[in-house]
Amino acid sequence: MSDLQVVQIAAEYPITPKEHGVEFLMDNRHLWLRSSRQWAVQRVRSTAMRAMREWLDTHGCMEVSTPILTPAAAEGTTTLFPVEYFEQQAYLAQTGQLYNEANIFAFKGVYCFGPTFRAEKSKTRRHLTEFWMIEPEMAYCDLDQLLEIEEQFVSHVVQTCLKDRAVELKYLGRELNKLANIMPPFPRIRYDEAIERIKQLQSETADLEQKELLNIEWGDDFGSPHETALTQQFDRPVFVVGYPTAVKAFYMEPWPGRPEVCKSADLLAPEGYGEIIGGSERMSDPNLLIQRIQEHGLPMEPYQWYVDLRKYGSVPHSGFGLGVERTVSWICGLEHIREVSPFPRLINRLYP
RNA sequence: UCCGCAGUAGCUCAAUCGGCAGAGCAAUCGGCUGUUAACCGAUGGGUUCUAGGUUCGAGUCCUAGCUGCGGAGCCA
Repeated sequence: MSDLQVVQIAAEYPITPKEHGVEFLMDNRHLWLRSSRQWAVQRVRSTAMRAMREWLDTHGCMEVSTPILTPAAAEGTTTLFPVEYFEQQAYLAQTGQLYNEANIFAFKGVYCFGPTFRAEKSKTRRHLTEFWMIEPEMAYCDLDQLLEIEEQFVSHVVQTCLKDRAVELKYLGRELNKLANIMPPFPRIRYDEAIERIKQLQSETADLEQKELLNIEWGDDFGSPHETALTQQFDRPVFVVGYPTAVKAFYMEPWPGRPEVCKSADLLAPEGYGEIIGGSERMSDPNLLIQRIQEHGLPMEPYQWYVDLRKYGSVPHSGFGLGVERTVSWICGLEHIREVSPFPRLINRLYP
């Protein structure tokens, strides 16, 4: 050091080297962000986001922005934030997927990357009401090809963080060897098989509470305890393929010869971090699409343009959405997703 | 919405069976000091989340509510 100049005499700093409670730290998020842990997490987040764009930009996808103010929901209307839009009702977007399905017919491979909003009253370590999602969508891509893209994409993101942010990850106490494992291929198990595995685990456990939590029948969607139990069997993310049509969104292609199952795949992160990707091959038949929209009790008018996509020249296509905060939370080995967002929005948290 | 836990000084917490509400850190003042979460002494600091109730007496027990935390459901 050769020179010292006082820029400002700071007031008493609220955050001391002592332990603090969650509520206090969150109230002081604007200052908490300066501390080493938070600094490290944001650096990893930034690198992860860069790596996501990097991989897609060099693998046939271009970034296209999709709207945040939208007239209708993609997946039901219960979890949307309504906003006044002059004389109309609008909603904050919870996905850009439907718009990306329009984009691929102009650009072949696209992705959107931005905040999404879900008014779910979830109070868990895996949920935010505002989170960032990257959603690639590819023409001439079936489910098998989609899974290959996903495993390469996720591996690239993890390996880039490991290479460029080793100092930060070490500071966070992350076990780097667990991240080094994250390379393709990822195991693929069918939904039917996953149910069998969970039932097996349920019969093996002596813990009565756990036994109760693992209760499941074919046709049920997985809860968090199921995902955690299932992923503990693997050292890398695992694909669960072919969910029941009834528990998934309306736009997924039926499984050939098995209409009760759809060509969907979720990617579950290891170590209990849960679902980081939801993806599927999209439905191609316009008549079946109309039928599904009606079955889901959705109004027809807002989806007219979406049905049009199948009428005026369509090809097999697939896409997925990856939750940035969940992924970074897993990479950093954090206990709670709220530290991944610089200014997290939670069910009871809108400040600062 | 449901289940569980918690709410005491600016922060983190203690208070035995229901019996005078305390400590550390921070602050203020003084001292000491090549420190790096410094040290020594002194001082100030409280609607014990709110509203009721039980009791001679409630931080402590009961009822309702509020807020937060953890989890479930829902989802990325």
